[in-house]
Amino acid sequence: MLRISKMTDYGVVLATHLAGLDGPRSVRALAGETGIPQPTAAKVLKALGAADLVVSTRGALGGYALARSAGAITIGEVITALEGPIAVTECTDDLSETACMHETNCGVRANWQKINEAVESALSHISLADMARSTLRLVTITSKPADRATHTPASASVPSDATGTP
Amino acid sequence: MLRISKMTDYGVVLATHLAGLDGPRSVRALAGETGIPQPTAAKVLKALGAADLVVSTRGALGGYALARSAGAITIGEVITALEGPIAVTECTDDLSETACMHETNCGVRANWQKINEAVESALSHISLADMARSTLRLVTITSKPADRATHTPASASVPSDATGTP
DNA sequence: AGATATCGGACCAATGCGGTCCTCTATGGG
DNA sequence: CCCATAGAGGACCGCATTGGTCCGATATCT
Repeated sequence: MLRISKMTDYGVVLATHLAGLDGPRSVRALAGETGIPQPTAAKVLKALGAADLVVSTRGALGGYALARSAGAITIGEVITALEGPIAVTECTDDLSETACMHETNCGVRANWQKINEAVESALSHISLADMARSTLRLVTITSKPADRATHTPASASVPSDATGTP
Repeated sequence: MLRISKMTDYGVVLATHLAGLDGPRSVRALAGETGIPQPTAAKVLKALGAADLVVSTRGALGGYALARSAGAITIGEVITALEGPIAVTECTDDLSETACMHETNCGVRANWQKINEAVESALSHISLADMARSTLRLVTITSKPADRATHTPASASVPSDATGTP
C-alpha cells in the first residue's frame, strides 16, 4: 500500500545485520554478507550515519557499527533516516488559496498528519532487535477491522516465486 | 517517512469530499470543488471505482458516489487502491540464492511483511467519516507488546491529543 | 610512510509518476 | 428518435526521483 524504496529496504537489512555484530565491520564485508552492492551499501550506511543510527570508524580496521543497542533503535528511525520525513504534499503554494480554503481540502490535509502519526507510531514499536528475531511477534495494533480480502499477507514463509519484475 | 504519492493524496481528498454528499456528482464538479485538475481526478476516481470504493453512474446526470457508507470505508482501502499492495521488493530473482539464504536477509524480508501489516492495520482504523471531521480523534494505537529492557523508543505512544488544529 | 577504509561530493541511467488527450459506450432529456 | 452529457478505457509524453557508480580527500592502523 505504501511505497517502500529499495534504499530503505537495504537500510533495514543492513541495520538488522549490524544488530547481530558487536565490533565495527567494513562496508565491503557488510555488502558481501547481505548481497547488497558495495557502493549502494556505502551510500545507505552513510545516510544511516548522518542520522546517528550507526557510527563509523575510519582508517584500517574501521567500519560501521550501531550507535546504540539494537533494542534502542526502531525501524521507524531507520525508515525516517532513509526516506526522509513524510511527504504528504502539504497544501501546495498558491493552489491553497483557491482550493484549500474551499472546503474539505485543508481539513483532509490536516488529517494526513494524523495518518502519518499513526503509521510512525506503528513503526516506532519495532526495534532492530525485534527484526533480528526470525519470527517477529508483531506489534499487533489493536485489531484488524474492516479488511476486504485481496491482502492476505502470508506470515513468515518466503515467497518462493518472485512475482516482481526487476 | 513513507512516501505518499500525490495521486493517493488526491484520492483521499476526493473520497472524503464524496463522503459529504449523497447523490452522484460529476467529475467536473468534483474536480472544481477540490481544486484537482479534471483529467487527473477522473483517473483517480476510476481507480477508486476499480477497487469498488466508489460507484459510477453513466450518462447524463451521472457521476460518482461512495459505494458504501463513509464510516464503512477506511483510508487504508483508499490508499491500497491507489498505491497498490506494498512493494517491498521481495527477494529479487537470482540474488535470493546467493544472499537470501545467506543469513539475516530473508528473515528481515519476512519481517517487512509484519511492518506492512502494522501500517495497514493503523490505516484501517481511520474511516472516511473520521477524515471528514475537522479534528480527527486519532486512532489511538493501543498496541505495545514486544519490548523488553533496553528498549527506549523515543516514540512514546500515539499522541491522542489533537496537536495542531488549524 | 604506506595500506586500508570511510567521507562527501558529483554524476548518470532508467523507472515510474503526474498529467493530458482521444475515442467509445451508455444514459437521460428534448 | 436523436443528441447532449458523462464515464470507461485506452495510449501517450515529460519530468522528477531513485537506484546505482565513481572519484578524490581524509583519517587511522601496521
